[in-house]
Amino acid sequence: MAKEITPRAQDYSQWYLDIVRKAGLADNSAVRGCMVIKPYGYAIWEKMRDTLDASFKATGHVNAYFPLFIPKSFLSREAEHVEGFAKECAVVTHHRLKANPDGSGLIVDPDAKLEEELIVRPTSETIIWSTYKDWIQSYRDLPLLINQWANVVRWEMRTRPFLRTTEFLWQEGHTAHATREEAIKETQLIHDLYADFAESWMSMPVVKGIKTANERFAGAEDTYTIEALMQDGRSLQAGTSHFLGQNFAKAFDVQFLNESNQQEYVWATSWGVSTRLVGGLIMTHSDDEGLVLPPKLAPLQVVIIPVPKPDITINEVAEKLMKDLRAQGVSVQYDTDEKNRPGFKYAEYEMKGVPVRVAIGQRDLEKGQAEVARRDTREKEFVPLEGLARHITSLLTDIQQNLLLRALRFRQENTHEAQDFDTFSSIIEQQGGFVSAHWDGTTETELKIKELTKATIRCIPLERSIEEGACILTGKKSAGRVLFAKAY
RNA sequence: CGGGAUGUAGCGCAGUCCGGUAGCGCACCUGCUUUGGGAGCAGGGGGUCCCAGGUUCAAAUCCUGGUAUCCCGACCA
Repeated sequence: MAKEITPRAQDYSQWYLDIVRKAGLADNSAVRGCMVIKPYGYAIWEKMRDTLDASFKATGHVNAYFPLFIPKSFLSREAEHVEGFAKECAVVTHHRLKANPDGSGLIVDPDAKLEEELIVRPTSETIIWSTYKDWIQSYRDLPLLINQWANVVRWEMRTRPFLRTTEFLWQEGHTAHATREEAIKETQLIHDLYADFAESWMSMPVVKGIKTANERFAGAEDTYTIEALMQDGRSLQAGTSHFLGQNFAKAFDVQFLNESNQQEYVWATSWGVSTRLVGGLIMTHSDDEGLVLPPKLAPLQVVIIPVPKPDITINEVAEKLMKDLRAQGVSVQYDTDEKNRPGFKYAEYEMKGVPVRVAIGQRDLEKGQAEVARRDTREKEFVPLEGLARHITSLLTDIQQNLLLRALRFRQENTHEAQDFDTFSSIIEQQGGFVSAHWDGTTETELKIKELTKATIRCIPLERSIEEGACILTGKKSAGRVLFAKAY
């Protein structure tokens, strides 16, 4: 059962919050639903950001930056889009404060009311497309492949650090293309890129699929998603890539002259991943000792701890090990702080998820060895000093793989097929996890199932076998199974 | 926005029912002793008890009104 993964899982929510706090990732801010990302938490995000950024650039994208404020009228240009976001927007109505006449602090100056309200961007499609209108004239201006790293604000009713915060950091790519096919190809390219990042860097296996009409991005024709299964059996939408068709081009009148001198609307995509990935990372791998980080994203990969405290000979061995590891591009730190004892440090670095810990004491040196502990399995072994750095670099690779395999195994064990509704709802309720089941393809049925079980269709997997069947709710014809789960 | 709970030291909490010197654990500072898995002892510093008003000789405690946060639900690409 998914929920028994950790002893504290009866209160999974508390377990997660504890890790976020104790590992030094984030604090709650005084401002509702926002958070303060602490340096260590930010370091993880920076590693993700740098990696993704390099991938975007390698595929021809460039970075730009667009305004934080969106005039209210922009938002209403695309009908579905406005409906999707209107309920969660922060709105700027005034541009000035003044002293309260009664002497008690500041009040909003009524004379400074804005002619048109400004919306703090919940996403930037509208402001970007109003800009693209001026940038695109001819087919020679296409494709336009732009990404921006930014913060956005969505005034959700319920927040959770990293997973859903009022303000969050993300990247949003917005591209314009001359043809439908090219735009779809772009959407898929990014979808693949996200999936690869999740698996190769985060060791977080994902299911690639397409959203149903009901779950689709507001204003998109198709939303491609990567869905990851968390340890408590809930699904996390980890990244989406949208094929926007010509919806935004039409709403913002973005046309170009094609090679035969005819006006055409451009084809668009948008795609994004956010600091939510940090939350996914925590919930995929962590255990009751704290954070567990895949080596590729760990701000610190190896820590060396002198036991019980530094001395000349231990320092010498540690310095050499650091030099060897750094030569291999491994980040390593030697903790010579004498205020804390080794046991304290062990617990501390485990809480922070440092993948490998090396302990060196006189007893070890006499035997020409060091104690090497891996965070993922918490196993310890003695390794000869000769070749220690090589051992550690291969151990890091091993941990990276092991985490992915472990998460994959977990997902396999928590993915079930259901043939009928009773089985379906009992799995959803009692075990959680993914449930693969037949669905008749209608939004009505999807909503009904959600109402009855709280499970939603996470995606229509791209890789699914063609298998005719009967919808678990209505018994109507189904072309294939879709993936259900409770979601974050 | 509905239901429930909570705001007391940096963090976690007791004290509130039954009004009477502001407490505990962790963290922090000083000293000594320790040191192979979160050290021990002794001493010390730190508080608008969420805010405003009311009752009272006296309010963390009682009353009224605000406000913030958390949990459950609703909401959420």
